[in-house]
Amino acid sequence: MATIYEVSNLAGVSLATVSRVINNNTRVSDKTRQKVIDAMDKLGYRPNSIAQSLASNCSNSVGILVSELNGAFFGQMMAGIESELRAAGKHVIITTGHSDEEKEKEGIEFLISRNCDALIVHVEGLSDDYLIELAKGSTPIFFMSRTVNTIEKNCISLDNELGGYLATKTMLENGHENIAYIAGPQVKPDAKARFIGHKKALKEYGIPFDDELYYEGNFCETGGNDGLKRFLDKGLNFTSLVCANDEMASGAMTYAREHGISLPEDLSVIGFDNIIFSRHIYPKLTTIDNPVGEMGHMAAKLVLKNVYNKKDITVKYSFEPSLIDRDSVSRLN
Amino acid sequence: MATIYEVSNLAGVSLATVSRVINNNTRVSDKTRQKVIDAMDKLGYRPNSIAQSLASNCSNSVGILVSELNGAFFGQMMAGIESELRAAGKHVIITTGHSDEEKEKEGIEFLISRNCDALIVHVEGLSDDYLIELAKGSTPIFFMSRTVNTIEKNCISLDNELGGYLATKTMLENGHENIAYIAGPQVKPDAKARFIGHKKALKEYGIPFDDELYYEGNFCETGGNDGLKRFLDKGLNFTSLVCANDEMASGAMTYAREHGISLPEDLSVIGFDNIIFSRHIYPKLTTIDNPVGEMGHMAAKLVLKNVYNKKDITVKYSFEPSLIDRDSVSRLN
DNA sequence: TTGTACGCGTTATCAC
DNA sequence: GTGATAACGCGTACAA
Repeated sequence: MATIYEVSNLAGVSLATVSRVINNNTRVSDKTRQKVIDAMDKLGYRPNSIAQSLASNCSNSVGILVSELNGAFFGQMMAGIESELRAAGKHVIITTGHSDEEKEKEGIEFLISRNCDALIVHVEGLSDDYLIELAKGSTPIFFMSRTVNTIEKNCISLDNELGGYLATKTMLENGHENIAYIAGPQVKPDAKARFIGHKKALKEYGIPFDDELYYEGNFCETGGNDGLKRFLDKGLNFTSLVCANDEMASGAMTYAREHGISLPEDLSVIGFDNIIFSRHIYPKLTTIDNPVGEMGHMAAKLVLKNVYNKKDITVKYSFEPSLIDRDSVSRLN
Repeated sequence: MATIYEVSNLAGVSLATVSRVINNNTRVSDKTRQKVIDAMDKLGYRPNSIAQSLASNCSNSVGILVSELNGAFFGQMMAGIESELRAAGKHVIITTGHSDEEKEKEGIEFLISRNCDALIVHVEGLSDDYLIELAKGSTPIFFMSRTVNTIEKNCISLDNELGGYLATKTMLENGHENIAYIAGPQVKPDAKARFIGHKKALKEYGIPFDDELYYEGNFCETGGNDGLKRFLDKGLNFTSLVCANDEMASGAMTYAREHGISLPEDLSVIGFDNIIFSRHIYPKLTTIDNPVGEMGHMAAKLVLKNVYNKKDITVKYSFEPSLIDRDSVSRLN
């Protein structure tokens, strides 16, 4: 691979001049510039980005930490981040934390030691205190789907409480009063906020919260399955089911169908996140849209603005969920 | 951030010695080693991976090119690659090609210019000839889900023809003789091979291929939708539908249901790939498993073995699909 | 506008 | 076993 040195030789100019045309910061006469470009072409020269990084102390890479590489939710998030960054000539280094505190910590260490210029992470196991410490470090770090007090400017978040409220309100507006709820793990802030929204809607409509109609699931298909089974086994009376995410809604729907419950006639179901397959399942799932792709874009813009000093970028830290009305909720008369 | 120089100073040894304990290749006396380690601890020293890369001419990163970051198929693939590589202390730089020739080319250029030690790519737009040229370059490159003549050792592939054969054979064994087929874009080698497998199974059972019962889809939900519509509008007689991937199967199933066709009684459907949501849709989709996660692992192992000189790795270039028997195919009497 | 010279933080090749 | 010292390829004051 040709180096800047060989280019300078062939073009008959100095190293510095070649460097100048590569980065075109300083003015170079058109004539010399052309000579350099010709030489670069002839040699098939490509800048060594490693050397550039060392000399400029900027790796042009941003580290991403997600819980899983597969999974529709993270897929949309990564796609949003990558497309925005790629367009700016930056690249992403992606690693996983599997929602586990230790692995998340390790992943972040890994990314920092790789000299990323910034980090965009989605962590679920790490405590707020730890994140605050992290934010004090020399590597700028931004948190997806999370708000941490005192470092709000490093956070991109969804108004999960509003989402939870909207989901349950949808049921209420359709005449449902006996509403079962399958929550996400309450150690996760998202899950907690959604649940709060649920109770808020209930209260607004004057329906008391019934502990019997509550189940804490795991955000996976099995959680929906187990939750509905629990409600059914207890012989409870309910006409609708609100799930804290789409996976659990899908699990519950499968379980319902296997037990002779027709959807949505006998049971209305609503999910949360609007992940890709929610429109594939039957009946098409009514759910709450989580604009995670858009949030990914914004996280990337935040990095562009704060770390790479791009101007003219308007940022936004909080996003709002919205109802996606499909076929899984029926009107009760 | 402390450098190796400060460590050597504090420990009272030379730069070279510090470097030695970092990489522990050469023998260092326990006493000096301890001095160095103490100094590193005290300074909170972390090796600068950029500088290491420049000096050693090895970036410890491998570039990945996938068509999309979202999408279950690529999710599984990336997860397989990343976990294998991460365990070996390597990291992945991921970018996208969107199945477009130009973008794929650009993505690969991007990755190469980032000094990746190797590339693992899943390309659909680039020609075999181009890939052969690429393989001659100085950056080792491996191709996922593709076999290219003369560079078979750079390819990890699935026996798509076998998969296509299995899918159709499943229908035949269940007594179906009028089988409609929705193919993938025939410019894609995978889609082509699956179709060949389909015809092979037909031939084996003495059923002539009927051009009327063939539709070339786009590998997306809409392809399944449009294909089934076409068959139905023509008033054709068929009891089963083989789709070249799960997305199209899902689209077709949705369309069928919307038109009063009960599944699987009136129409049996089989997909291909066994992507996550195939077990979420109703009825649970019978499909052909595409072990893409495993293939990702193997691609990473290939890199580990060939590029990072890890021994004791047994490689395998070709993978076999298998039938996942669920509920979308009914037995015809 | 252009060239010189040094620095970025390591690894690697010699000597000792 | 350990220490100088030269690469690695490029950015950038500073000088010309």
